[in-house]
Amino acid sequence: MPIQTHPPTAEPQAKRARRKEARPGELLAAALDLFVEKGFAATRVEEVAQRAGVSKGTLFLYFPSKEELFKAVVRQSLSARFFEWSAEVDDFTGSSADLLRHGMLSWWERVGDTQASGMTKLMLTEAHNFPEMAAFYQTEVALPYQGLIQRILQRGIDSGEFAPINTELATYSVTAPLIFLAMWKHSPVNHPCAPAALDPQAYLASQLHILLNGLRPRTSPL
Amino acid sequence: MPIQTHPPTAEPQAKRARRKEARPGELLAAALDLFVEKGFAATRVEEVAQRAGVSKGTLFLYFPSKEELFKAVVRQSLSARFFEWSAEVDDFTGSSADLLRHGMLSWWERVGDTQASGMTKLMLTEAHNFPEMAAFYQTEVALPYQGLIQRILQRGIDSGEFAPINTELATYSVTAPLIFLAMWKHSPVNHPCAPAALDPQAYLASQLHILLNGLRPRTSPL
Amino acid sequence: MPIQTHPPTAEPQAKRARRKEARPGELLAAALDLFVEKGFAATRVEEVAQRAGVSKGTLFLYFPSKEELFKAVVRQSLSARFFEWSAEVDDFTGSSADLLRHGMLSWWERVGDTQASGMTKLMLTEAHNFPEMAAFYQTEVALPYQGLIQRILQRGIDSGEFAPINTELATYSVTAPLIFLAMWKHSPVNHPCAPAALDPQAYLASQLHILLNGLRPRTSPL
Amino acid sequence: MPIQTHPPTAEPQAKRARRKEARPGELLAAALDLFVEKGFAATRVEEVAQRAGVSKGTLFLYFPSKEELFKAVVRQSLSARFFEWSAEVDDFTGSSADLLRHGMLSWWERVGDTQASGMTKLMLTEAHNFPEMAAFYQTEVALPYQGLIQRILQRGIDSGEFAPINTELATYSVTAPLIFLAMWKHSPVNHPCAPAALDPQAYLASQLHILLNGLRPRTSPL
DNA sequence: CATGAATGAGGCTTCATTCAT
DNA sequence: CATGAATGAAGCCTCATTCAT
Repeated sequence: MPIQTHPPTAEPQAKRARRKEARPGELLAAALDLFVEKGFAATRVEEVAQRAGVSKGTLFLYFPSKEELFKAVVRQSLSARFFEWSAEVDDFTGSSADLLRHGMLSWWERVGDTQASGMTKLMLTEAHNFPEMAAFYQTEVALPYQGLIQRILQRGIDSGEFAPINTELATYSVTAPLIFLAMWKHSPVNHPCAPAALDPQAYLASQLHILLNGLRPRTSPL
Repeated sequence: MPIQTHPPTAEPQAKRARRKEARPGELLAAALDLFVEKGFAATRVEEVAQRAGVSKGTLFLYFPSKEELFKAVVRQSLSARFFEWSAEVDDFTGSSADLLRHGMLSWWERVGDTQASGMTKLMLTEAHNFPEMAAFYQTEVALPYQGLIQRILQRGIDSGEFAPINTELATYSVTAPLIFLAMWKHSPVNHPCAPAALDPQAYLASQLHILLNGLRPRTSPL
Repeated sequence: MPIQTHPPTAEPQAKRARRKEARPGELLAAALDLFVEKGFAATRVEEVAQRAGVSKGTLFLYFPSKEELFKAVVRQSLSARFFEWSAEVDDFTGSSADLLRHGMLSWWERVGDTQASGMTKLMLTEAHNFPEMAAFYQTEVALPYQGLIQRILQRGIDSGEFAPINTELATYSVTAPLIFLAMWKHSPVNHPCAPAALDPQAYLASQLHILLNGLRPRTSPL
Repeated sequence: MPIQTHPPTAEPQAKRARRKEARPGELLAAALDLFVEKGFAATRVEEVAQRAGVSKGTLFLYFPSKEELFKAVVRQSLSARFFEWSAEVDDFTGSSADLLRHGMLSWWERVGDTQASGMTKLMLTEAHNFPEMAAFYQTEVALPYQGLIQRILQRGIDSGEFAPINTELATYSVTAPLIFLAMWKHSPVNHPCAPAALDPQAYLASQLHILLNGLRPRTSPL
């Protein structure tokens, strides 16, 4: 039995229903674009609604306030990815160095090179004006990711691949280049008019090189 | 007999006059703090005035608009340093590698590790919402500094210390770590509550190492 | 059976929509009254809104700024009449003297003896403080009307009714009494408390008499 | 004995003294110019002070408020002339028609063709925003002048030169052209860029002609 | 559910007036 | 007396949020 058995006659009703279900997603997509482009404060809710093809009032049916809309965008674009990653880490069978490399490179592909990384940048630049938002980000995004990275590092330490460093501190060495790339990608320095600046992949590779070098256990007594 | 163990005898008469001279500086300091803390849009001029200990109206006696106040802060905290640096570059007698190292490390001391670097961060995050401000920053800050770095690189190329690379592109390799530190220092990630994160000096040193390595002329065919 | 003895059945549903259509007109009416009464600078937008029965913010939904509101008032109260007049001039079949008389007298009825003439007065008294507004008035009101008067005068010259005078200069002889009446009507001199002053119709008639006398072609050499 | 016997040696002291005496006059002159040029509301007291060569604070030593400054300007530029005129009327020996002609023409010379007429215009355009100012003008300027004109008219009626009209009403026929000229002179219509518009002397002459014609006693029964 | 008209708190800026020097 | 730095009330305008339809 084919999917969509109903002829187009019933469609108007179905279409509306589908639209209704799609609304939050369309609003989130529009909001993501605009927040990244203009920042939280400079983005007007009416613009978001317009870009999503609905009226201002409708937006407030789905999100009780601009701030909640922002949180929802963070949740969708950053938190949601977390589970995917977590599973991949658990299932990974190669070396921990490869796992770390894979993690960082795929972060670039799935988040960094995406609108989503704009939200990372935004949290670093506007969050302190909205304390509740900052706390939310810490709980929903920063800490889970940090935990994930710690798990990777611990895996390497346990297997003897990495030196027995303080994993909490070391997470910053992992996230620093990622955060920097997020900032870089979404800063005016990186605009088309500027001369081709930084190759993110190459940058990541070099940072990885340094990082893995630093994580290597020192076999010599010194 | 020490000079000025007591305030000058003319003080009662000059109090107001001295205030007037001090005002712009006090306002600029207050504005710098608040802009860095909350961003341009989220900072209210009345707050700046209050923190400087004057009323809203007084601020406008010294700066014709919020935007001009911002520009003045940029000028004081970033442009002003430029001439100092430029002279140092001219007078430097050591190797170009040392000059580059000195430049980057002293940037950290004089700007990076200071409120001033908050303005660098701000320009990268809010500038596009205020086109005139972006243009101003480009002219008054970005381009002069880029030129200075190019001069250093060219100096190394001319002396055979550095490979004959494209100096315009290479400036980005120099500024990237600096910009990253500016961002890092002024992001919530780096708050007191967060576990001690990144040692800027060490980070800079490692970036410098990579950078200088990359700049070294390849003498062997391979 | 009379049309529309009762409001349309759709009324309950259309109430808001009808408001929306009515708003610009209500705001324009309120603005006209207040601008005429107090001048442009002394009229506060909130007052206009209040008199129109809406809040401050609502006014800005319909007019993007106080200045645009003013222009819209000028357009409605002065420019709009122009086309009416222009058509009447084209269709007039009587003598040019009658046409001129008709034009001036009907100006009094339709503009001069109306709030609209207050805008004429305002332009003569406040325009120079608002250069853009002055230019707008010149383009949208003064020049079209001047052109219309020139057409009337030329018509009379072509038919031999009027002497072949410089029509551009002569327009001032036509507009001067009208402007005077506009000023008169809207000056405190003319307030109810002042003893009944000037009969505008009589004034216009006497000015017309002089004017037509001056326009008559001199047939005798002397 | 010559006036100003004191040699220049005493001047520094005298100069300051003289300056002090001259201050109000200089401020009034500056205020007159600016009020006429820009209107009451649009004139800033600081500008007035600057043009008079003193500081803002000094102005308030001589005039307790902007409004009082305005009144003082009205008093000096309009009321002051009244006594001169009054005496001339009393001393005049010619015909009443000549007296009226003389009065109107010399008004043009001494007031109309002067900055002072700008104040007349101003009262007609801004007074109602400042009720106290309007009342002041009525008492100090309008009524005295009206009385003077009535005396002239009565003189003509008494001598049989003029018909026994209602002198109160007739004053308006006298003042109307004068007020119109005051408005005309200080309106943008009359700016250099506009084509040479109205010859005030000729306008006055023609209005006088009409006026005197209207005042002539009708000798024929009808 | 969806709409979009309406609201009003809040931000920037001006300027008459005060007052310490 | 004179100064001019400082004040703060008041005006224009924006925009998140509400609510009648």
